[in-house]
Amino acid sequence: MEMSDKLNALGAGLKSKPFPPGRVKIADALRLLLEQKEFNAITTAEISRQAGVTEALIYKYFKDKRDLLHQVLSEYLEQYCVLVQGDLKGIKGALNKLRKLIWSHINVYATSRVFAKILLIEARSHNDYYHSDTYELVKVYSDVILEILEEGVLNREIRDDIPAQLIRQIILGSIEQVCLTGITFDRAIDPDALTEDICEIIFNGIIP
Amino acid sequence: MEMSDKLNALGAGLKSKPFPPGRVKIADALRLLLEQKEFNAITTAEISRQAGVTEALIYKYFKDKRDLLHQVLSEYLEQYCVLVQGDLKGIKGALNKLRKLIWSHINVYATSRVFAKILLIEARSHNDYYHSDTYELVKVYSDVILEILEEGVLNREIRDDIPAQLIRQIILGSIEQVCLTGITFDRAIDPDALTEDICEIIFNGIIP
DNA sequence: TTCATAAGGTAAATATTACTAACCCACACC
DNA sequence: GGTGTGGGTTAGTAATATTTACCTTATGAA
Repeated sequence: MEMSDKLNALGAGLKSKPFPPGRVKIADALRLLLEQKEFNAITTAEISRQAGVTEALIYKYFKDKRDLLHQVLSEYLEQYCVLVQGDLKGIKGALNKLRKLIWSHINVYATSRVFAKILLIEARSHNDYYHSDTYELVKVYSDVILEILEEGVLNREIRDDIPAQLIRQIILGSIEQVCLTGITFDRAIDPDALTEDICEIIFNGIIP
Repeated sequence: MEMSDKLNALGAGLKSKPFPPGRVKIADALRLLLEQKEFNAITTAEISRQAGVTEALIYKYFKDKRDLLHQVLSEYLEQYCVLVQGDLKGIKGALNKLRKLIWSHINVYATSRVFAKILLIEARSHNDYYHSDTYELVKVYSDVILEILEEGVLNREIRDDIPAQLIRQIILGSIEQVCLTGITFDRAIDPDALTEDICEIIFNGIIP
């Protein structure tokens, strides 16, 4: 399957170089601070204080304050990609894969809210995100969904008269909207219930 | 219909006070600048220069730089609410209303991209948006959708075993995701085609 | 042994930027 | 005829992201 290959390729680059302690401390500090406030309200001074290093060190390891954000997001994404790779293993049928993927997606947002906040709120508000390497990771994940959908069309599990890209957007849009409210209002997110309902609606809409 | 009432109430507050020229110039300036770059990259100096007033005047009329953003958003929202009010007039049936509303929603994003940018990207990235008066407007609009859905449940047009709030989120999520990519990549947005496909999928999912 | 070079980290300065305090002017209205 | 008051400006100020130059240790090649 091409899909697993792609995610595998991602996972491969994971264990390359051990980051220097300062870099780790800075990334940790940002993650911690993001639990309390939004990115723009976090100052470099605060980050360095929390990390126990000097402000200038941030700029040794990161081009920007935003580059720091992107790299932290990147780490989350890589973890999530290997996770999905495992989750999808051994599942037969496009709709079954889709259901599992939707569950995993909602579940990771429910579990790791900082990840969700960065991806859903902070990243998109600056154009350079869409030119970053990090965004390429998202595209790979996004392609995986597309491939599942195309597999479904071939298997006659999914109708072929609506562009797969649009179906993907509707799926992603639904997931993200549902989670976004949970995230911003600090409400619980129930992956099982949400997956159930989302699939119930969308699957009825996309079966032939 | 309660729905029209609510939107009417909004429209009523529209023609209250004529804004002083400086205030208008500042709001215009921000709208113009938002076509070119994102909010955080726009400086108060830039806004005042573009408006032909001094920087301090911004703070006579607006609490914050973000308050300026919220008020500009507010103006867009009010306009959109009266527009929807007209669009929905005389349409019978929940699904028909829903289709029209989806079209109007997509269409306004397609037409006025600055509005879309603010609402979809800039506003959500700061928590105080959710405590602002502007957000109350969004909630009113959001309630209108809910009422249409509930009407549909009563008419047996829409299934009753999935929470209306969730259906609303899926509808809004789909619309926003679809438009968001169009906005961020400056691609064309085709309201007719998108409405057609979105309704085709979601309606199949929500009919009994 | 020695010397270069690089990696990890710091101290101190700087240019921008959002925001404020104090002031000016004109016109309406008792 | 003063007296606000609405619309506007001048001239700051404190924070903040980012830069420049520097220090220290350790590795490794000659």
